[in-house]
Amino acid sequence: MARPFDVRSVEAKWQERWRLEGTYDVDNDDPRERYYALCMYPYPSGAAHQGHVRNYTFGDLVVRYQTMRGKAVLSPFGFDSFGLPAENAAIKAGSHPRIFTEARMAELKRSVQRLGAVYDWRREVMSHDPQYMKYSQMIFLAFLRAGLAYRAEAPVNWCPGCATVLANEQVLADGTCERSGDVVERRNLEQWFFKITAYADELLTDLDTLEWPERVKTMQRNWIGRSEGVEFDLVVADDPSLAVRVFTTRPDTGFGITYAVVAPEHPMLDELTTDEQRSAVADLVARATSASEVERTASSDSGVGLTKRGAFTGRYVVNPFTGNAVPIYVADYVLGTYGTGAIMAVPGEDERDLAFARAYGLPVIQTVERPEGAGDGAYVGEGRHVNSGFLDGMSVAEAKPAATSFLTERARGVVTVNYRLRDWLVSRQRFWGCPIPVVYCDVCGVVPVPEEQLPIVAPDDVVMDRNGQSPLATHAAFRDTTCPVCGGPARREADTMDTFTDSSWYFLRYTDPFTPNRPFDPVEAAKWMPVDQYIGGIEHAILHLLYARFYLKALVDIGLAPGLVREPFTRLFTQGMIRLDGSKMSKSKGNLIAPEQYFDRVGADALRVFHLFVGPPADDVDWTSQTDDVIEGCARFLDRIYRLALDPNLVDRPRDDARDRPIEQAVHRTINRVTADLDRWSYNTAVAAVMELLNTVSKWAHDEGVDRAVFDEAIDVIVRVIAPIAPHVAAELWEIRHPGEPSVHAQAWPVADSGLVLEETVTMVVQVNGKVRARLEVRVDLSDEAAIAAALADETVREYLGGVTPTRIVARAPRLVNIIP
RNA sequence: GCCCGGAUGGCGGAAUCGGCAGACGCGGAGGCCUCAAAAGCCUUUACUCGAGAGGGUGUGUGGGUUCAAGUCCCACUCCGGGCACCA
Repeated sequence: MARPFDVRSVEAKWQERWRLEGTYDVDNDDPRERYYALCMYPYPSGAAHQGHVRNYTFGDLVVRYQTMRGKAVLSPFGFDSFGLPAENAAIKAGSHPRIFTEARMAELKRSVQRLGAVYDWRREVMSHDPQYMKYSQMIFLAFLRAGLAYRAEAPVNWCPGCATVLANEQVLADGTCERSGDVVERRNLEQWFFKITAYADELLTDLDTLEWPERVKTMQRNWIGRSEGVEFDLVVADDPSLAVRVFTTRPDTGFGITYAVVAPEHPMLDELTTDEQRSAVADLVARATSASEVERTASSDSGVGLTKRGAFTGRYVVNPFTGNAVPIYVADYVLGTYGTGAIMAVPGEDERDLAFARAYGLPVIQTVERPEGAGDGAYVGEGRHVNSGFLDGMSVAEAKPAATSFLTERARGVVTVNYRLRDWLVSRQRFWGCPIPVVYCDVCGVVPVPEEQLPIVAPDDVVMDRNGQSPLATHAAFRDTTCPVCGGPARREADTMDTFTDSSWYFLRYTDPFTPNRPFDPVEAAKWMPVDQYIGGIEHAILHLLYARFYLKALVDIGLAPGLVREPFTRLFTQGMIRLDGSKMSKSKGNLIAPEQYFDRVGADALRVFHLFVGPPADDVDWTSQTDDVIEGCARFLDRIYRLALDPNLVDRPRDDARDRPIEQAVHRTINRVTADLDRWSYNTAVAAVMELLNTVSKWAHDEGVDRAVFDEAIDVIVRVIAPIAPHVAAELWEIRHPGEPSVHAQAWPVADSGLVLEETVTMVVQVNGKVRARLEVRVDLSDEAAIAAALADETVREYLGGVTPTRIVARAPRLVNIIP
């Protein structure tokens, strides 16, 4: 395509100017109303792909738009620069992850600058920066002091093929290693945890205060998984001094208990097992723990439908409701880590119990009456209780409290809330992450590294691979140290922190990146927090967003952020993914549509317009063979603006209300449409509205000639409203048309003249029996009566009525009249 | 299995409160300009019957509510995503 201006040089010129002038630098004492706009900080994977472009186009639009609305907008950028891909790449190439990471950061930075996205680069942060590490480690130590960080034994993922421990993210859904394809095993190791479960309830209830996509909130609610129920004792039949404590959310079904189950990890299992059953139980436990884990979760009919395995322990407990003795089983479908690690089994009203009962020939008792056609599966719905003694006839809602009080009085029952959420395992047996700042002393035990010794930075000459333990543990000079307390020999913690810890507080550092000796100044942070608009991918719906919420609450509570809000992100927007011909993006396919070539061919502005215009921002984008045509259409749109704005062939003429007022009205109505659309994240319709206005103004200018004042106003409005959308073209046109004036990006967002927005006449639709038969131009203040009169007077309408007197007329003046014959 | 989304022309999509379905763009067709092409500009473009005027049909399927349904209600089909033994 022949363009009316040199896109590459114009874009380069403005990018250079924004960068050199620090146009979007913002100070903490800026008197304007504040706005914090943030895109999730990226893992540096190299040059930007279209997903990045989409993300930063939305973010940049928000930044520029809110700036024009008169706000001081904080727009920072940084990198989530620790992580596995760089480490793996370095292992493969025999290099250092820092080299990879920093090269890729430079590439990505270049891409976002070529996109024309603007940031306050002075505030840039990187997780692998020793300064940033220092603060990450200070936060860890603060958590440790507050009891929010603790050590416990936990199963980790061990890949026999790679001879190393894997992060959870490296284990595929089928239980194999993403690199070698080997089946991952479970090994128990001492690990560090953050006590996120202490905040389970607040994390759940505060979701209600957030303007987030309902989908994301639902995912978090499910992940936290709050269940209210009762914990009570099932007393062992032949030994009343022993009892198995169980948790249930359905105490009302207690008359239907036909057996009990303990998890393979249950501490009382040994005690509960009789000698005759010992070997059967041992077999089951062996299968349920290590290797069988994969077998269990990888089976095609996963979930509730999984094959359940169990063994009889040889002993019985007493059902407190009936006094009957029921057998105790050990089974793999009961988890040691949830509730009490033991359950009462009610196969009549629980699917999993029913599947197990059927497999092992255990009795099934129904305790809730089923509606017609409920089938012979477990019934979990509402109904009257039956076979349930004193609960008979009650609904589920009535029976629950009744059964609960019974258990409270007779079986040491306690009302309990359980969460599915587990504490956050933060240890990683990896090199390219932030070292956990503690040492182990034979005399003093676990000793935190004194803050003045931070940051603990890993040495560069570490062998990163295939030794089966944390790379840092093999580096003697790093490992061997002295105890800060007693001065005796000690060894450093060799594990690094999960990289999600880095991304859990970076948005706080952005608010105050210059402060030394502490992660941030709470007073400065409070000036910007919370983030007004957070933008990122749906893939972070749970982990990152949950961890960051936890971090802020914890930081406030332990005194690092006194007085700060407890929720970091007020509004969240999750953009759709880019799909290539219907399939998910892969790296090689992604290269085919690399943004760089679009910057070269059509320019950043055209690509930005495309991403905004192609569909609702939250929807996925299908990148197809037609996409390049659409992108060229977007370039054409910008070219048409450019040509019209500077058209030397327009014919000037004096003002003529009949011809010019409709143009002014269109201009001002468009201001309102675009503003409303930008405010509600309807970017595709905002662009469409500007296209429509351009079509209107262009036709008017070419067909009717122009009144210069009307024309100039129309063009200036178009240029200003596209400033956040296509910032280079807008800046260029503004400069040409207003030499010497401040840039379009420093101009105020246009405000519509209400007198020009109001419509004087509208098209009224006249329906006969619900079908449109006539359209009449009428005044907006037309009364219903006048509308009916006008409708009935219309020639076409009379023909359709054929002289019949209408039985009913519905009038909604001035838009519609419907006549029913 | 459970929980969320979604389904509108050849394609991406619009219709903000139950009131003109298909804005805007891509693609297609025809034309202007040109020696010719590219670029640009103009017209047209849901389907269908009809020479035309004009008529009929139409928002995944089947019902319903309403003067009026893409929009609300019930049942279902298909597609996408999330969670998956959490008692």
